[in-house]
Amino acid sequence: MGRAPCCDKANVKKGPWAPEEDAKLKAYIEEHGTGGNWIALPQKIDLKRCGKSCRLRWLNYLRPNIKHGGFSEDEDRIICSLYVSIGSRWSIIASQLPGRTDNDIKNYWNTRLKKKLLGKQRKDQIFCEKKDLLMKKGRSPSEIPSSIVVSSSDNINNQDPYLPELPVMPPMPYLNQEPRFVNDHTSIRNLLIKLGGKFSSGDNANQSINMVSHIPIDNTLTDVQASLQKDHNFIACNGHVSSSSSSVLLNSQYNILPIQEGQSGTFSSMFEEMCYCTNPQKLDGFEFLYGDMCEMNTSGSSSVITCGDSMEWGDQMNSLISTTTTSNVHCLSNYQRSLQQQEVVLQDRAIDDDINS
DNA sequence: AAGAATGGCAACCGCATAAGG
DNA sequence: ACCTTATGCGGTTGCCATTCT
Repeated sequence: MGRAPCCDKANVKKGPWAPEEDAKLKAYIEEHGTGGNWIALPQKIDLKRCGKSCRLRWLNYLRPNIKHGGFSEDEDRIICSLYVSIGSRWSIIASQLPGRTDNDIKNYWNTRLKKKLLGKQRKDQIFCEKKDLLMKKGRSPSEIPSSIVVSSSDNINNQDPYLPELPVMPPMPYLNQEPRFVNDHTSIRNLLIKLGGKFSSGDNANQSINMVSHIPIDNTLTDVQASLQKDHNFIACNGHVSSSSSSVLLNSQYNILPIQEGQSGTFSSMFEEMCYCTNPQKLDGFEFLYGDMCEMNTSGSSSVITCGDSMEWGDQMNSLISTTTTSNVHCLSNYQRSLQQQEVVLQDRAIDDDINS
């Protein structure tokens, strides 16, 4: 029964690849292709490597047009933007960056990009501490330099390089179409199952149906577009955003920002909307985005998120909404703080002097 | 100058899912 | 239908180079 073992584990070489091994593998694949069978490949070229290892070596290093290092600001922005939207789905992110591998992007993110953002976070925290200190010294908010209290709408045109650009593309064709799944519970069930949710009867199921009824699906979307559309429609399906045909803008291939019909779709309006309609919930992997200023009063929020082991589908959906939206909120918050930070630099010395006095 | 600490990257590991037998 | 392997993916590890003390 079953297939033959993939390789003799005891007889395969591990560790760094020698130039001869690279040459063998490259020459063979360039001439014959992989043949769709990585496991058989090393034997064909007399390589003492596991097929899995060959595949990795080819994909991450030997494949033509692979770029190593030297990430541009644009690439940074794309990576951050997508990470905020879809998390650590490196293969999807890599698919939007020609010549980059998921492994490369993952390494770049973990070793540099995250730290880059952490640096920003740290600077912001120092600034907040100074501000708090001033407040504790009896200064009223109105006495604090105006640049510290910056309206988000004042800074819409200043772009943080690590956050999504404002949408400039026209809406995608599918955005105004009517949802296809309204009143089709079988389709809804199948979709829910496809999306990986546990489907249950009762209130949760009804909730799911109500939510999914807002989700237009377009088969022509690329994987990443579908993924992003899915995520952001989930945001839009939050009860606070009640428009039945909420919109998502896909800027070129990657920048994504949810907007609603009848709204200008400005960064600030979206930000405020999200601030007041979500329940901030810290998200694994996003700790670096959190700061004191990001903590929001959510007493007015109607959604109470509980994430336990026995989450039902409705809970999972709520969690997903909360998670995705919150990550955007935190990111936007960080974005705003970054803008504030730029403006505050010139006032920094004055504040220091103030504190010292 | 030498040892320790840190950073960057390639490769491996383990899991989930698809698919062969 | 079930068992087992293949594949793809994200997380983690280990090595080497560089920087710091």
